[in-house]
Amino acid sequence: MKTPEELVARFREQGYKVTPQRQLIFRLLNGNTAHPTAETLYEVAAQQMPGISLRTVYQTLSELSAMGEVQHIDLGSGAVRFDPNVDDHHHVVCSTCGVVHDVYVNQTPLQFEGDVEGFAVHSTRIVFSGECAQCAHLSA
Amino acid sequence: MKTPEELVARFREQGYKVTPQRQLIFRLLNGNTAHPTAETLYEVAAQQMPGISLRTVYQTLSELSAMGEVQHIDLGSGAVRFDPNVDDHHHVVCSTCGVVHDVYVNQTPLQFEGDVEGFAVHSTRIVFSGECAQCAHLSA
DNA sequence: TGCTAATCAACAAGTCGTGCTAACTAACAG
DNA sequence: CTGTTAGTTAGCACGACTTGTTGATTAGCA
Repeated sequence: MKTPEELVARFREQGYKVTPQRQLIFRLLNGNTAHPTAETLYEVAAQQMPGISLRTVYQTLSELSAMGEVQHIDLGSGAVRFDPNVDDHHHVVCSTCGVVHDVYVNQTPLQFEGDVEGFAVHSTRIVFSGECAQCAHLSA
Repeated sequence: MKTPEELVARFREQGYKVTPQRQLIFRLLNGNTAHPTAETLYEVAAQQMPGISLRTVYQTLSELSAMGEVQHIDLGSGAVRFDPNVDDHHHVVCSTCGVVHDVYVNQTPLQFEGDVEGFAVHSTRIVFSGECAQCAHLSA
């Protein structure tokens, strides 16, 4: 993801106003590897800016997503998560605690076979599920 | 997926009753490559058995899923889809028409790198998105 | 035959996300 | 500095998807 300063510039370019709410969200996302949902991001934001609305968080995340500045990841576990890492990467998910980490897979593009002719692949999403080291340790 | 007859046997083993509704769903799923949602399966079922309830379809699908007889696939496109193919396979999805096909990837297990130590991978899900041949043809 | 699970209808609730309105605030251009 | 206009907020609602509940009826299976 771009730095908060770069995002400010991009927003201005697009004719969007640079509000304190948006700047706060830029800062909270910058370097964030927690893959937060809109809700969890809202909770953190509200601590620093009481009165900010969940609606605004949703909206700013949608804008960032539409601009390609954050990735929109849906792990089928309820809420959509946001990832400021927009590299071509994938995810590992602990099925016990739900933690998500970014990983890189170098074999892509992958070859597949099946009853699919002439399909043009635009993107590939890989999700590894299992148990993280912490959870394995706790259950042992 | 097992044949309807095998599923009948498995249900009886588990102490579940073999009702006409369940048998209908077994038949509708057998060899089904359409990756239906509960809703679409319900619509087809209702044609053959007016009066069957959506609730029952949901419940039977949950039972089959819990028994490992169908796969539960969430492509983040609204409703969950069900796949009677429980092989170790993956999916291609047309972003235009939404059609889903099963594919096999032979490079699994995949290697990944990232800031993840000691993670035990139990399963890998790969989703290829793009445009199917029909949609490519129509838009050309 | 009888116990009990299954089904059904009808209604509700929960989660996630968005739409709408109306009023207030504030960013940015001039 | 001022005015325009976008943004924010609260509050309410809805929509999609899925599950819970209740109470009555049906029917599978021992």
